[in-house]
Parts: sequence; C-alpha cells; structure tokens
Amino acid sequence: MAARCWLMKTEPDTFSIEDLARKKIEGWNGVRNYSARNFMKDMSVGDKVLFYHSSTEPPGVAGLAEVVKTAYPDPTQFDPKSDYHDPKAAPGKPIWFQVDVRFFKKLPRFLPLDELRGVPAIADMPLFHRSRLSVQPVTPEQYAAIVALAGK
DNA sequence: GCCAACGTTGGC
DNA sequence: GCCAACGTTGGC
Repeated sequence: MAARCWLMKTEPDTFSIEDLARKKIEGWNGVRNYSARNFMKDMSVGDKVLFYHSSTEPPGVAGLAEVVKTAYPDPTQFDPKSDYHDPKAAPGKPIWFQVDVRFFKKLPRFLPLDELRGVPAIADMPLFHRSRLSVQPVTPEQYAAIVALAGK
C-alpha cells in the first residue's frame, strides 16, 4: 500500500525537530486522546509525517519524519511516576499506544501556521478546523503542497 | 445515553 | 496569561 501522510504535533520546548535530528528515532509517547491514538494505530512503516511545532511562537511545520515502527503500547501509561500514567491501564490491557518515528529532514524553511492558513491547496487540513487534534491525517496532495511551499 | 461540568489544547 | 474550542467524565 502506498505510504500515507500524517501531521504530528509537539511542543518544541518538550521535543523539537532538532531533538529528533539528534536522536534520529523517537517513540511518540504521551498521546492521551482517543482520536489521535486511533490514527496512530492506522499508521504503517514508511508513512510520512509532517512534524509540527505547537504552543510556540510561531507555530508551524518544522520538518519531516517517517514511521519506522507501528503502534505498540505506550509504556508511560503503566508508570505511576509518569505524567502520562493512566490508572485504568494495565500491562496486558493497554489503553494508549505509540509509534516510533525517524528523522527525515528539517524543512529548508519553517512554515508558520499563519502562512499555511492562506494556502488554498491545503485549506481542508484538520489543522485549521480541529486545532486540538495532535495526530491527524494529511492527504498526499496536502503533504506535497507543504513540502513544495518550503522550497527545495 | 444525555448533557453539564470540568479539564486541556493551543493560538493569540 | 487568557480564553475559545472541544474532548472527557460522571451524575442522573
């Protein structure tokens, strides 16, 4: 099956594209939203990811990544000391899942949300009308439009 | 199963 | 730091 495309948000103060460039591969843990979780469960190895910086000034797409491991239980849900601990989850009965993503590249130019909002080709992206969804599907056309916008 | 209250996200 | 939007929880 052809690779699908996604947008994944992170707060750069917590984990930025530079962090991913340094670590190469990161487990995308801490997602505690059912809709976002379900999208992660749909991901396949090789799927493309727009790496989005949120809650920062300015917010926007910072780079590209790809899925290298499909959904598996997020270990932080079992850890009472973790901010992401979920007392309703138990090993063998996981509720939350994560994927692993690998750094692909930083975009040659950061694309601020404000600029993306004005681009007709991507006007249907959930980013604009479901702002709280931290993992969201992107069409190949939208993905290509964003990469093209950033330049070579 | 509805919906009010509450909590969180994320842009500004 | 504020607050609108919206997802989740829990009482009924």
